[in-house]
Amino acid sequence: MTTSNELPKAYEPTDVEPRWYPMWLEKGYFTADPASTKPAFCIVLPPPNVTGSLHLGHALTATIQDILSRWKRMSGFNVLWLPGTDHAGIATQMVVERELKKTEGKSRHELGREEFLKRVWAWKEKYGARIGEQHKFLGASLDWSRERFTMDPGLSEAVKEVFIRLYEQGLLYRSEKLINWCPSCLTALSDLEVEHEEKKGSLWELSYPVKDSDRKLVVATTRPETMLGDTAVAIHPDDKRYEGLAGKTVVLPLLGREIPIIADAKLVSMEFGTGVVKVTPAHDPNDYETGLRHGLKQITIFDERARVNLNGGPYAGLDRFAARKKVLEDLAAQGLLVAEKPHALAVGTCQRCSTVVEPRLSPQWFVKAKPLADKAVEAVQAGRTKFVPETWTNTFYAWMKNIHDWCVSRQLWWGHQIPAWYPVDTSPKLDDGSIDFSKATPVVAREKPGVTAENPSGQWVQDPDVLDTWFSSGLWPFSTLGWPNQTPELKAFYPNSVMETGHDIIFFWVSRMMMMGLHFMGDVPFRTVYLHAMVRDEKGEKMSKTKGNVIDPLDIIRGAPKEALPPAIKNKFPQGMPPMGADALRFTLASLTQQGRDIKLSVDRIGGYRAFCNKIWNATRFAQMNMGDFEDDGSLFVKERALSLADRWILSRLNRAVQGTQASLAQYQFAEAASTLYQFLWGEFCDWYIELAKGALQGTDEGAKASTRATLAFCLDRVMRLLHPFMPFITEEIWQRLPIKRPTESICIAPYPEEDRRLDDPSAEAEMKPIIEAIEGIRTIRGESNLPPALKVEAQIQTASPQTRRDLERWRTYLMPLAGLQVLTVTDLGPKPPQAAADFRSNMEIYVPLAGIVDLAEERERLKKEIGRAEQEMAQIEKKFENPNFLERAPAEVVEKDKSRLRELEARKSKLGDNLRRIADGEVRIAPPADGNVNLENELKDELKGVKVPNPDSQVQEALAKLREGTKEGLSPRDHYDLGVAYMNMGLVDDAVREFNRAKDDGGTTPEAAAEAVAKASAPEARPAKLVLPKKAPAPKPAPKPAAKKAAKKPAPKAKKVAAKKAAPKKAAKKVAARKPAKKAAPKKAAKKPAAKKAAKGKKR
RNA sequence: GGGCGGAUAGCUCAGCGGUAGAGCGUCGCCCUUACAAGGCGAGGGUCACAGGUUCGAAACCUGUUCCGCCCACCA
Repeated sequence: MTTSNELPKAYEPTDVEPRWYPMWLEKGYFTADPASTKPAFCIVLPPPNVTGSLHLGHALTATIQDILSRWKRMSGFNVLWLPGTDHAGIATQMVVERELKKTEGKSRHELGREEFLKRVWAWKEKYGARIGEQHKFLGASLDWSRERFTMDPGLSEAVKEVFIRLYEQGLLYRSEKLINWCPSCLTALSDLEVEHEEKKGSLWELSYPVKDSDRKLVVATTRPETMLGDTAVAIHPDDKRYEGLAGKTVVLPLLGREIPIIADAKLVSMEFGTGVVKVTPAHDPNDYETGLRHGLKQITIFDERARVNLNGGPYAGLDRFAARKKVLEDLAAQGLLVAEKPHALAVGTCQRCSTVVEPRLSPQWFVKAKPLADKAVEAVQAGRTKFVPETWTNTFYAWMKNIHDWCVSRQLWWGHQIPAWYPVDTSPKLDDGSIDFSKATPVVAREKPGVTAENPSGQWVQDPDVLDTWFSSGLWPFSTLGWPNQTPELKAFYPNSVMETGHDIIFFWVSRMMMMGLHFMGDVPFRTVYLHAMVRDEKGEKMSKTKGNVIDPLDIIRGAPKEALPPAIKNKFPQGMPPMGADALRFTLASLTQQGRDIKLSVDRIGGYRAFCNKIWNATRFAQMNMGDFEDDGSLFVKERALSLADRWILSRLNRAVQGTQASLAQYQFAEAASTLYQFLWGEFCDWYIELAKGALQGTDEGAKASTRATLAFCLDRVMRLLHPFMPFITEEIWQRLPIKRPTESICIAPYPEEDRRLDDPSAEAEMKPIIEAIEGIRTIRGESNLPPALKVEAQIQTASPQTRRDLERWRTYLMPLAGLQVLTVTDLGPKPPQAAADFRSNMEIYVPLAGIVDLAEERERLKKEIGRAEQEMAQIEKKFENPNFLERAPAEVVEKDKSRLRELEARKSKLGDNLRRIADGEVRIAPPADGNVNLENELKDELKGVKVPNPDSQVQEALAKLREGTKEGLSPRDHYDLGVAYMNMGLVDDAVREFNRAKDDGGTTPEAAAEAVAKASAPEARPAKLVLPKKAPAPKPAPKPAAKKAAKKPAPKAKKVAAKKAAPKKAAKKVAARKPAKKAAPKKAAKKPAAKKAAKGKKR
């Protein structure tokens, strides 16, 4: 597994990712052991439709569940993540039917049930494997040895058992009721399978003559054609307009039937329409109920395809919409169409085929949902199952508390056929001699019954209907574990630990699992339901085939040519989709999973995390290139290894990252965990630690080298493990290559990092702070002045804090390379360098002399801007202080915090102002000695106590090195002077100046002599010539096209550039730049005065 | 009709009582031997609107406007 050869420079997911899954499988890491003594953790994969293909929503499901599974597995759990597929009754049947029509031009009826089912099975065999493949590409750590399919023999057994037990318990029954019927799919649908679409329609007013009277009742209806099935008209009992009409009859137009006028307060609202409602019990749910209340006849006027039947008299044979047109025409001709008003209404459509659903009276099987739902609600209320995010709890309650009986029979062929049998001998027959299922009485049984008294021939016909596909899905948490058999798996893994799925199927699936699980297992099916958001495209639109924005996860993982991409995103990728890798896709999905918010997936974002992979890869490359003969002896803690500050710091930060990741995962905060890891790896490990480590790795101190190598290896080991659940492939690849002692042969089963107190190091973090701040301060100055990175400059840091001075001195080896310094001077507060750019952070004053390097005008502008900012913030705080209530009522620490912040700002502002003046005037000001302030003397004496005197010249470097490492070797005051001279001779100006100052402070020389020496050392002539570089001229402004710009940049040799800088006129540009901030500054100053405050208010920054 | 989310930088989103944040994109300087899929720096915000609570509101409350989703048998 381990390959010692060097890593390629760029990370190629397609080279790395395919290597690992087969190995993981072969080793059986994902195979759960029901006999294990470890604590169990179980998730069952929401089974995708067997003939489907995974989309990004599935990828999100797989990612989250894999993160949980891998995390738990590494944390010592016996993990079962169980894969499977759903037969998806109606969806699959339709797919195969469509295919059959296309390829053979046949309908399923022409083929016959048996032959058709063979085709579906063949289809399933052919395409079912694709889902497995996609999951493997995603890295999903599923236990394939336990893969299930809802129509496996075992699961079918469970379905049958459940059906029969429910029937026996009176919780399942057969009845003729008004159900949702799809006239195109020719099957019943449950309420949930009907989608409501707001459509523009009309409200027609039809006139019905009252029998034996001149009066006419005007009814309002959105479906005039159903008048053919009217069996009453209804008015409100309190409606004065129609007083006395109840009990009379009207003559139904067109058909001439006489129907009663009834009074019904429930059906009729006086305010709506005309206050008169036509009642069609066989074709409208409200009318159906009304009909039951009043004992009305139910006249069915449509056949199964929603064509008018013989009850429709002259309209028989017409489609429902044609019938509507004709009915309206005929009514209009008779003057009975009173009005047509526009009216918006919600039309129920078939979830599968979008055909308008027709309410239809038909015998179906129903599950009595209420008793089951009540138990489920109780369980959630008792906290036995928790919803995450919590907000879904109420959604769940709302639906469960108002649940209707569940129509579970479907007039389909693909699915679990209902275990009910009709006696051939005694069942009523249709004209063609077949059994009339609508009138016959079935026997529910596990197997076909034999000869009975009622059916002496022993011939039985099974109910041709199949069960709703969600019926079997509802059993998934236990049917997959072997129920009704009492298997070890069932014992070990029920209840499941977590159910993780999209919130769109909370009713379809989650609630059914809750009901079935509680009823048949006596316990909730899972302890936690984590409901993730929906994945949408970049515009926030639902992914759908018709919109052409469905992306195959494999196309992102492996890349895809332009032609293969969906139309909606094709044009974004003229070169096709580059391979992003599963790790990048997974990390993106995890990063965007914010609880309760839909995910708008942008491909750019994936690219960003692909870059992150590359970053990790190259950090590893760096480590590998610098490991030398490092061998992990596990001594990071065992021996007293002398860790450097950077080592201690990064280990402390690592521990924070471990804590953060663990905490976030425990709360299902995947985005937060991902962000913690990203920030640590890139923002701390790569940006700071690796940079800081370079010194030690390239130096000659073998001890420092060893500790740095050990720290590098340690961090990479831990952070790869930490990251593994999110990015399984790259972490395995890197982990295998690290020169560490691996506790396991794969990272999949390596222990997940846990908080380690020994790594916490607050003092290291505190010590690093000024170093980082100083580097950032100098970088800011450099950036603002556009100094090229290669140009080394000098910097002076002044601080009143002896501690900070010590730290900065001690770690100047960190500071100098990272800040691009040639010279660094650290002193107490004192004379400020003239003509220097400045930055003030915490307790530090950072100066970078820029005279002769750049034009200082820009620096002046920057200072003004900074002053403006400080003033603005000060104004805000001052305003608070003007409010007496604030001082009285706000907590003391808040007030104190603001006060100290204000002091800070004031100091900052005055320092900025001072420096601005120095630059503006070219004035060299010697700051007066800080009265009674700390001086270096005792500090130095302390530090240099008993120091042995080295002689200048050759020994200076060595002595210096020791000094910097804090070695307690002494120098006498006079030696400092000598050292200073030596430094000067060597051209180390800052060191010379410092030594002269120390000599003076310690009485090693007279102040006059020291001052002279300092002046000499600081003189421009003493500076190394290469420091002096003319400021680069601003680039010619009419910007060329980016490509041209870049090309033009490259060949320009340095000398030429410099010459150009000199020649270019820059004054004009500068002036323009100078004006802008000046304008800004003016109102800010005014803002300090109370009167002007209001005007300035509102704008915060 | 009922319910649930959302509205914060150009984009995607964190923050959920005490100095407005990140990533991407933009701009500037750089191919500095881990990484140009990169480094360093900068700019960018009446936190949808209006009230209220509070010493203090992006955050809490009320209302409004948009956007999204779910549920619903008002003809």
